[in-house]
Amino acid sequence: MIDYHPSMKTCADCDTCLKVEWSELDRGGLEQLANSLKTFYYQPGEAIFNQSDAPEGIYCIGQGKILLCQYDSFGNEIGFGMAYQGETLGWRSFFARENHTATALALTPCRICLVPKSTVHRLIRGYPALARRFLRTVAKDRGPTESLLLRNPRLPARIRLINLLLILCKNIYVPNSNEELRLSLPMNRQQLASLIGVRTETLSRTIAVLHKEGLARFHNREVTIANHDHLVYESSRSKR
Amino acid sequence: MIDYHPSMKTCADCDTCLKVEWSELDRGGLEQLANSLKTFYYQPGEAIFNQSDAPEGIYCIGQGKILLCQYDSFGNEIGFGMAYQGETLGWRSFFARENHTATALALTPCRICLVPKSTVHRLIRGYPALARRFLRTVAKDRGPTESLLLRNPRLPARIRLINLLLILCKNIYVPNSNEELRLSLPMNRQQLASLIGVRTETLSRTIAVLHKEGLARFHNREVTIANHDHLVYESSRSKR
DNA sequence: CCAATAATTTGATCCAAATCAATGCTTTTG
DNA sequence: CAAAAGCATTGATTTGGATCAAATTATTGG
Repeated sequence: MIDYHPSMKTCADCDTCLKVEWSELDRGGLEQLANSLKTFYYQPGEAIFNQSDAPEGIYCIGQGKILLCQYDSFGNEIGFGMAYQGETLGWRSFFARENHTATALALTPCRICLVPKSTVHRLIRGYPALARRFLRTVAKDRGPTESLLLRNPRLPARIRLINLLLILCKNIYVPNSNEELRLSLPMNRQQLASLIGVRTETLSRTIAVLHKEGLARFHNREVTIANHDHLVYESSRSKR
Repeated sequence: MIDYHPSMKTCADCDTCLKVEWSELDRGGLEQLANSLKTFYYQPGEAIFNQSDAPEGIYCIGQGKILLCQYDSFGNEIGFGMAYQGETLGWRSFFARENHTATALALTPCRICLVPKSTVHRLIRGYPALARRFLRTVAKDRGPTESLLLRNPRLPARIRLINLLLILCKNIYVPNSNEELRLSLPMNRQQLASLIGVRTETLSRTIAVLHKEGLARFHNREVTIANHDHLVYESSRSKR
């Protein structure tokens, strides 16, 4: 259920959004942005947008973690990426002028601002630097690269899980790689399994393997990584 | 080996390039383009650019077919996409301001124009419409979507091969879906296998299966597809 | 055109992950 | 707070694709 808070209509309250692509705007542009923004709140499991929906604009994640997924013909959820606080969302289908090819699911409670498409169009035309900045965002998208690490059928499930852990680690600050690392998984086993393209049973067994090897200890949604470098090393020496 | 032909320095000789993103330019912009263009010819197997190279600019495929691939730590080639005549190449790393994360290999004899980075930068700044057009190109990239069809570990090799054939079909004109379709594969079995993430032996056996089923007949690099709709149907009813 | 070499297919076996089935844990919720 | 429901793990078995080995078919070079 979508909860609309008119009180949160200005970007001044939302420092995150100012740090992303919109930082290319001047005072006038930011005002247009703030005046047209709509802020929504989502609970875990709610969709920000759905596969085959027409894009409504560009979303800006003020708070929360998001899973990008598709549904196959049997209704199975297939995760293929994540998005975090301080990132923009929904630009691919918006700029491609196509309907969404993915669903964006809130994994944690989220605060998300929608910049309506009319505003984005106006700003993109009025501020060439904004277009160039988005060009960089879209080009920098690490989805395709990650997919080779997470969904490559030639890599064993163990390596794919290690790669997923490493990618999730990248999104939390690591003060000292020698000390133990705690990671709070924002998703259930089904979603975790779908990200690396295995069944939940296989994920369970693979988790048990990493546990026995002392590489990572899973307890419910908490993961403790004894040594980050060990994981990196294991990932690199995958068999042909 | 790269063969430089100074005689082919104007875009007037190359109608393809005018049909892509550069069509947003006016006479002045096209002149800048033509004056800085460098045309190169490649033989099958030659690299247009290599993984970890710094981008030199944006490439424009005047003629030929290209394989985008990565090399793993064992030197195995892993194909993950293709590019065709009339498409631009190398924009991802260029706009992301990163070194190339992929290698582009000529599969057929290719004529390719390089627009040097200084020119691209100047044109992108001088022609905001060009930036917006590239934004659309980058966003429209079907790589990530295709990867879910071709490299999804949850799909059996047979379905992945069917999906690859369907994608290759999209790039040739299909006058009548009822009549027999001929497809000339521009690559060897190793490359074909790497695109769907299987070994060549498995590819051979899967080809034999499609043959027995009457879905597709392979003979060397020629494929005959009896009925395109049958392939589409088979692709859609993949098991969970 | 034929030998040499490389690419591809076929055969036999093995193994990682899927599947099917049952049990143990967490959350819900009445 | 306990029963129910959903989620997660473990066990037994099957299977699709990998692997290793050998045969066959293309391609290349003399």
